[in-house]
Amino acid sequence: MTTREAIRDAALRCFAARGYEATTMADIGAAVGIRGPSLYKHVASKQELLAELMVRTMNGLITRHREALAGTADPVERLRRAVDAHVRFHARHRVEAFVGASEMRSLVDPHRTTVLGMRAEYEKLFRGLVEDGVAAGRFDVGSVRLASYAILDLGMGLATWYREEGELSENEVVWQQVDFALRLVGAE
Amino acid sequence: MTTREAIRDAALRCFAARGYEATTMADIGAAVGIRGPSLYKHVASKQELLAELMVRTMNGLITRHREALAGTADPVERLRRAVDAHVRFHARHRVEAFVGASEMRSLVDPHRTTVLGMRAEYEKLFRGLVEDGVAAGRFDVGSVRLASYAILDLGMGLATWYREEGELSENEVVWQQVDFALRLVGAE
DNA sequence: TGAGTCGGCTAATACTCGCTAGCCATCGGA
DNA sequence: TCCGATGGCTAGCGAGTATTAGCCGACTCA
Repeated sequence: MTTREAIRDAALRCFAARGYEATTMADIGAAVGIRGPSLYKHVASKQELLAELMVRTMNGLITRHREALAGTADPVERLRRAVDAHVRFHARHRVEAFVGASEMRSLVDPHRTTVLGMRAEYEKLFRGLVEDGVAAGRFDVGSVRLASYAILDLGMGLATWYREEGELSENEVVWQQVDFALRLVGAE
Repeated sequence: MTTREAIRDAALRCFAARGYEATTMADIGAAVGIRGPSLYKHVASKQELLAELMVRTMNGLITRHREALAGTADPVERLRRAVDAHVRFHARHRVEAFVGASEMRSLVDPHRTTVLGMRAEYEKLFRGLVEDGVAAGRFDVGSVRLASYAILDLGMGLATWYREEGELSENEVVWQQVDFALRLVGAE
């Protein structure tokens, strides 16, 4: 692991634990064993660290989504796979997801606009999946928008309460949430 | 409205918009038309403001929950009413809910322990409702814990995306989410 | 009228933080 | 062996922060 990667990881943990504003460059430095000012040999600024973390997280999420859907046409199966990827990503990257959700406020332009755009795009992808299912007569929902928000919220909630060491395995949580999502849209 | 109430409201709006750490006492003062130091004639500290906001929010949530359940024995109807109260509270107090969810990190003891306890209590109430429904054979869920987290997350998500001026009325959103929750636990 | 309280103000205290400057040890390659 | 790059370090700048001290006008009430 390069020093730069170690710094990114340390920043992620600090931002998650204390928040972006409350985290000092000295904190991040201490987490990788160097002094605060030495960080500037590797990164341009604290803000750049946050931006990189958030863009990476959204990229990862969207990439997993695309991979999960590749080559599947059935609306129910597509939603199943999308929710699986969504929930699994939030289970495996809960710290990233937590920072992504809670530190939007601290992200300033131009990266702010970029990340907001990526989030909007991701939401639209889910809305499309629900719409397709409704159009095919496989789902039954009152509001497509509310249903897709609900599904997204299900997964994002993991960032708060999921723990790897918990009593439920990753697969148990993922499959259970996939089931919730399919029930929610009244699949079949 | 007393000055103290105006200050609490202003602090709430500032914390929601900029976050606790990024909000200065001067910001809060400006929002009520006085200077930062003058706030200390009405409140003890910035931390006390945050604590009061968070405790009030949790108190409100738990109170609405109790009121909603009073005098109802049927498990399905109890969950329906609890989710209605939960979602309605998050719709009507989305700013409070947003701060409550995102500023836990900035809350320090002793208030931190108090609020965490209240949250745990609230979660337990929902877990109990789901358990009762399962015990009565009215619900069908793989994991009581996951189902109650899912229901709670549904409502908390509103804090992020709900807007009073949106195309959907409060009742439409609430009823839709109640329906989602009941589907989720496989009611009937 | 005069004492006391209320609630504003400015000035100042005692930090803290992001970031820059500039120094120096180490080390790979010519 | 020397040279330049790399990546640490300390010192310090400039800006900003919560909070306190202490002043003063306005209002209440005896």
